[in-house]
Amino acid sequence: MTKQDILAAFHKQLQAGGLKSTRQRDTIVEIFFELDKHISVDELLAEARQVSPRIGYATVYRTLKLLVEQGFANPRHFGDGQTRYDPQFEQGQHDHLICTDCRRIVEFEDPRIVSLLGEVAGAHGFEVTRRRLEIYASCTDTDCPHR
Amino acid sequence: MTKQDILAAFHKQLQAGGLKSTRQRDTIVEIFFELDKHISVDELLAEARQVSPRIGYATVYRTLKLLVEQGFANPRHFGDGQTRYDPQFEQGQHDHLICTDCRRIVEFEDPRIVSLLGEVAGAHGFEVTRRRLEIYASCTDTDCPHR
DNA sequence: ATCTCTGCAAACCATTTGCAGCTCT
DNA sequence: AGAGCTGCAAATGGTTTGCAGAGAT
Repeated sequence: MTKQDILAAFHKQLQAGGLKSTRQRDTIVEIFFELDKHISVDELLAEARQVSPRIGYATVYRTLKLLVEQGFANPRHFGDGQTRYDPQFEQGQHDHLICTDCRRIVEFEDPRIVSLLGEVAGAHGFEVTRRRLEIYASCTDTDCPHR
Repeated sequence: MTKQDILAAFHKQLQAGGLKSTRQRDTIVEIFFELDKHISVDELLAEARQVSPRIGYATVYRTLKLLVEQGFANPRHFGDGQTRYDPQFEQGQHDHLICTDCRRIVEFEDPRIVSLLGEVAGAHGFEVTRRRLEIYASCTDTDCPHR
């Protein structure tokens, strides 16, 4: 799915729920998928205000809530007190490696994880809906402050 | 490690850091390891007050912070707005299955997960410190409100 | 025209902090 | 005695909500 497809799907979902498309929502959604990173509300608001200076926090929060409900965004807590969101382009989920020293975040995806988790959940009588897997680790970057 | 061992280790760690053992801290720590579940601050405070009615929120928060720093407790966010903590009896980590319908939380441990994650992290140049794995799924309990 | 949205400010709520007095070593 | 700790209440900070006016269908 491209950004355009997502915007269209987002509009469709809004309509299906009797909700409305607005300039602010579109601005926020476009920026969210353009930046495509683990963004905080503050960061997203700052970017959105470069397009529409009068956008407020509430609108960003409300729009992100819609995106999460519709499955286009995932909220994450990486331990720095604020919620971060990352876009969901496809149905496949990715996981995260977070460097405990430099806080760098790396996304990865490995099909073996999906199948192993499905198996483990099944053994406990569960059917997987979604997962949250974060591996906290020290990276080997030469510019990581740890080394 | 038994609860007694942990209390002793906790005292030792306190001493090492020039901190003090107090009745309140002991009360909180004992209850925390006795209940042994994913407890919220409110729940822990309520229990602690049955022993020492004048214990305040701040003391519970401060004690949990100590436990987390010392590796005896892990903070978790399961999506209901508050932080929950679970005790760390051993060095082995467990993971969680959370029913998206009835919110039941099941702990599990599977050595295959540890080795797979170690391998995946290594492939990206990371060395695992700890992980957070939550599988959101629907359970097959007959009393789960979903069915 | 109607019903939803927006922006603002106030409200909320979990968590943290300042302080005076108390407790541990 | 001296340093850290407690309980209280106030402060903080991220997130949510009420409301009057603006915008979408």
